[in-house]
Amino acid sequence: MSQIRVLIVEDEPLIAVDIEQVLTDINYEVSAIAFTVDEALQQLQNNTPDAVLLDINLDDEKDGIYIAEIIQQQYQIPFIFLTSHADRHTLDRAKKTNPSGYIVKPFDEKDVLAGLEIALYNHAQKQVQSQPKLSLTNINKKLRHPLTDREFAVLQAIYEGQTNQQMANTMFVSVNTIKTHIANIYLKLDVASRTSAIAKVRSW
Amino acid sequence: MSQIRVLIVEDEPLIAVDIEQVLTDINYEVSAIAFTVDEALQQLQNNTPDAVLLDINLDDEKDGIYIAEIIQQQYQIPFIFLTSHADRHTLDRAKKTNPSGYIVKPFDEKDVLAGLEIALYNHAQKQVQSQPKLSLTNINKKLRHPLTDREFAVLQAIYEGQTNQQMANTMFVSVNTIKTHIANIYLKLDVASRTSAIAKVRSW
DNA sequence: CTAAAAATCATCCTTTCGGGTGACTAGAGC
DNA sequence: GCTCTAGTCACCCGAAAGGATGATTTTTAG
Repeated sequence: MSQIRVLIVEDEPLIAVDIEQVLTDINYEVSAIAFTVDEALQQLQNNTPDAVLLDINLDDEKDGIYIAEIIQQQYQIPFIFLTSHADRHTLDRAKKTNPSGYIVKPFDEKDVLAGLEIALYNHAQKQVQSQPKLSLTNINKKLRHPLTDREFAVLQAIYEGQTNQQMANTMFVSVNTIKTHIANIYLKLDVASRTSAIAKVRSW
Repeated sequence: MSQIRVLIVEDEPLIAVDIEQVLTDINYEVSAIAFTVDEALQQLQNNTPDAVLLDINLDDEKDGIYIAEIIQQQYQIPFIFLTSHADRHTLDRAKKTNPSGYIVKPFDEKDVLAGLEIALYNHAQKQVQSQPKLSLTNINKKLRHPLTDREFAVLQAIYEGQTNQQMANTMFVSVNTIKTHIANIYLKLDVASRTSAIAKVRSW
């Protein structure tokens, strides 16, 4: 696995270099150091990192939380706030951006390592969970009368929005066959329409 | 809003009391202090808190990560690790439990406050996101011709599996009206059936 | 006030779905 | 061999959904 590329956003050069040292020590790659909001945005766009360490208090009219909002909306990468003070108001603004973590200065190597590792791991978990694919075994766990393989295939097609005729074509069977399968699916799922079948499996 | 109840799991009484002091200072309620794994499990069951602060290194054959696994599996509450050392192996085990955070000792009030606030907020977000509700603004961001309020309500009803007649009843309008709305929705979403409309909004 | 947008309802017609019923075949298991 | 299951297909019928078109009323925005 290649190194994880981290963008550091920090307007104080001494601290930035210090963090960079910490990151390289623990085998991360620093994709760039941004001293200003504009530099940060540019790096995000042209040299997108895997994670971002964000100082909140930048010497700028826009602060790190502004960058966080951009990251949250436009990039799906985890970010961690680094800040020297955690007053209520700032914290309230910060948490609305759903940061992966919040490290209060002074921090040491262990804080950064732990925060980054957990942020990346949780983020990876979220990715795999995000599109909950239909699974025969998962569905059948909930059913008294389990779906057969063929019925499950038909259910998936319904889930994807296909009509009976489309399914018949792609599965090389007659529409009548599809209808039979659907009738059986409805019996087993205890529903009476495609849409309620979809709603039911979605709710599980 | 009532106070947030936090369970502290920490085998060192002095530290535990210290943390308790910190939490009460920042207006949290300490539901209990557990010094052992068994006490922690019992508290979780009989006096379930809103969040847990977990020391990893307990003087026991089972450690805090064991408790974390239980929390992850059986309780849907956020938890934060508190630990004095963050060696790779421990961290690898810890992150598999999807903790909300990881605070390395020595920590002060701000670390705990920030960690808890963010853990609780992210956790709350997760809850509402877990059933990805339809949102008019989110949908309209993707559409050239935005849905109106009424159309959105109809789309939601379709999403929930309702028939046109059911919608007409619950919305106190004629089925014809529902059909008109649906026709417009299909135009705007560029689909031709309920199921493909559902598939489309789900994919976003 | 007035024009535009949104919401309401209708009619006609076609297509798709869903329910009911019956039947044939290929395999798996006994 | 026989039976059970899964998978296949057919026909009929009524209900629901979808397409096209036009019209009226309410609300909203300028």
